[in-house]
Amino acid sequence: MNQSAIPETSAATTPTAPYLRGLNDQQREAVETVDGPLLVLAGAGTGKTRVLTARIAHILVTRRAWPNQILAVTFTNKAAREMRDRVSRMIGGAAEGLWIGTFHAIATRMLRRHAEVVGLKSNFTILDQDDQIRLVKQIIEAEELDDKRWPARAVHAAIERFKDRGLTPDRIGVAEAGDIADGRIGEIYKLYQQRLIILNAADFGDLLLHCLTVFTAKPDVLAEYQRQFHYVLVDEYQDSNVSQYLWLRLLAQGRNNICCVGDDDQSIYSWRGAEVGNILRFEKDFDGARIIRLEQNYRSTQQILSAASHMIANNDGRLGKTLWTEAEEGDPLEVHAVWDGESEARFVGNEIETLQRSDTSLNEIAILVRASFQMREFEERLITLGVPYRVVGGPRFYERQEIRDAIAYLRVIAQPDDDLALERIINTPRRGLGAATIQTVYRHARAQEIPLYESARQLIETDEIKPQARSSLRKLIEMFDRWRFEAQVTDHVELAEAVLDESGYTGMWMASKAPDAPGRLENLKELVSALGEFESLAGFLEHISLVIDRDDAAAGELASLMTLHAAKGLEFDNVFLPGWEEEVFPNRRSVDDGGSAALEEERRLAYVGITRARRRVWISHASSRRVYNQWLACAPSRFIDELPEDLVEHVTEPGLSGGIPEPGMGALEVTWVESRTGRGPGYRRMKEGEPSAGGSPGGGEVINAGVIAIGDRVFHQKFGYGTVRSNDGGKLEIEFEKAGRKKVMESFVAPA
DNA sequence: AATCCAACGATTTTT
DNA sequence: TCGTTGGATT
Repeated sequence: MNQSAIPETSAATTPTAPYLRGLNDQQREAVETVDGPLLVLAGAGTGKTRVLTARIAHILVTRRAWPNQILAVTFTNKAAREMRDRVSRMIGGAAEGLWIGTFHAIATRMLRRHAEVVGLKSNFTILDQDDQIRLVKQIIEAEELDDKRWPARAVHAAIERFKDRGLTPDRIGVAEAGDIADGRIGEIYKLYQQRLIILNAADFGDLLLHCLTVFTAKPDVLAEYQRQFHYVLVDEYQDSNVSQYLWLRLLAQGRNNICCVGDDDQSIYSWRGAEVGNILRFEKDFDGARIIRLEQNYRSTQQILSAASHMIANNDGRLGKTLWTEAEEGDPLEVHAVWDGESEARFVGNEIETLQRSDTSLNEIAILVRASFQMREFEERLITLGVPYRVVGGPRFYERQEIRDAIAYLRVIAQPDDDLALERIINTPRRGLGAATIQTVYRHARAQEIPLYESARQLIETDEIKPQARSSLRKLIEMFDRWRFEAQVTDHVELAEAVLDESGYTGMWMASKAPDAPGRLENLKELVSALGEFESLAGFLEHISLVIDRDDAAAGELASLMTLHAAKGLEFDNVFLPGWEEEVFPNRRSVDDGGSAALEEERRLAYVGITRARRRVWISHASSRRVYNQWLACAPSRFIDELPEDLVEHVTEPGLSGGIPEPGMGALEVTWVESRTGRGPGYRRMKEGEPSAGGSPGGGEVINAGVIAIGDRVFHQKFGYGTVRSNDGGKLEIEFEKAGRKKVMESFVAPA
């Protein structure tokens, strides 16, 4: 990261290896403590990637191990790539044999070698999320489960969580099952696994779970890996789940040289099965473990760092760190109270324009939201202002419809048993094979216990299917037979082009008038060129679902818009954190079914958000927000209250609680209109503690407290006149004459 | 088989 | 409100 400013201290006395230069004492200790289990607790911005890479370099340079004796696992391909690049830059070239990759990629590599142990062939397909859910859906239908009550997504999620916890179907008892799928989740899970084996396919969880099965069933295989890997390194350990932990522990058991790097305060994926307990329990899990804390932060100003540390201290069950920095004090965090979402977007837009005028690069500006539905307003505003931006995250390349369709064709060629792939494209483009025909093919396949493809092949020799559909199906089967033959003699890139062309798939998009059709054709071209980077079709398919990245190729000056989750690991000079309101952030759904543990995770998310910033942070909260169709009054997030007052500057939009004008006066209306059109006097700043009218914008003080009673006729700036129906501690429910029934905060209405 | 409406539901998503 | 989805309609 940004450690160029670190003074070199220790280098003067002893000759220092280049990869050790510029490391602080703790970092250096973490690099040089290579034997035995080690947990590196690396706070935000403390240079953990640097430590990991230097450690690998150190092991190699000191000849403790050969490259292929080092296993380094990450969660993302990006992190793996970055680690590999940095190691090879440090030592030059020899990064070749290193086992650096994601948990899933490395597990896959192992599993392909021993696939037969779990009943798979080594060319098994890795299904993506979409295929997985479709498969679950088919099982739910076959089992006549109520798919309204138990949607495939939810059932699939439950199965995923079991897999995250290392639980195979036979381990699902009553306690684990609960009432999921009417208590039949164990059965469903089992059927799902059986289907996967028949399809010669695995889902993401299987990659690790099957590995565990292999290790248990074949101790000699495990022993071989244990002998091979002298050193094991793990990035982002706080995000590991139980099955990953079991996998690591087995692999590391041989030499017991395992180094996990992570930060319990940045654990934000528990809902995906990540187990914070893994990092909290490290010392118990690994005998004789050492813990080294990296506490010097090289990223943020003192004020940002202190504010974040102060807030995260509200969490229980932390390992605890004291981050410090030599950086300048910097500016206080700005907390802005705004009227509503639109006004918030306008405010952020204005600030970005101001930053631009002072020559701030757009690349150093990020807007981090809790949930993606918050993005729209910002996008609209940035477009209006003509500020170029990118949305980070979002649908990945291979998740796009056209890419998945194209890959499905290739999958059917490479693996005729891949029912899910055939099903996907059997009538895409339209070739007159409707539901009735497909049903027939299915029924036959089930009855004969054969794959769909084989079923189709048999049926075209019979009169089961109407003549038109039959000839259409015959053509398709013949095409696939031909492509499969050509696959053996022609180059796979050429083959792919021919397939897309001859199947009519490209033609379908060329004929399409949809506005995104040209883009999709572009994507198909990109897919074909990506194919060229692999040796063979099989090689491509083996990796496709694991390593095809999002296309964040977008170069140039762009502001970034993303979720807080997507922001982990990134940093920016200027960070906007909008939507800090109760219900939104902390997110209500999360807290509702996760309780205090979930609240703590939300707080960690807030911590991640603040610590992304190097120089400046703007937090904002709106007083009312339109959620779906209705206006909701919003209280400022409790996380705002948890920021130390002396590090925060509160700024209030005109017309907000800083000074509600006399009831019935036009003043509110005037300032509101001015601020709406953007020509207003600007935002009034008030430092907290300064004498000013009204209460603290962060505190959510109720201005009209006690003044309004049920049955009163009131006036609201946006909704007009109405009658108060109920009052829940300042939250009024009002029957408006024009706008209907709304919930608003008491402070926004005046007696009429 | 395609099209049209009503009903529904709507965090976060490394692989 | 908006986008998706499934049922009913033609």
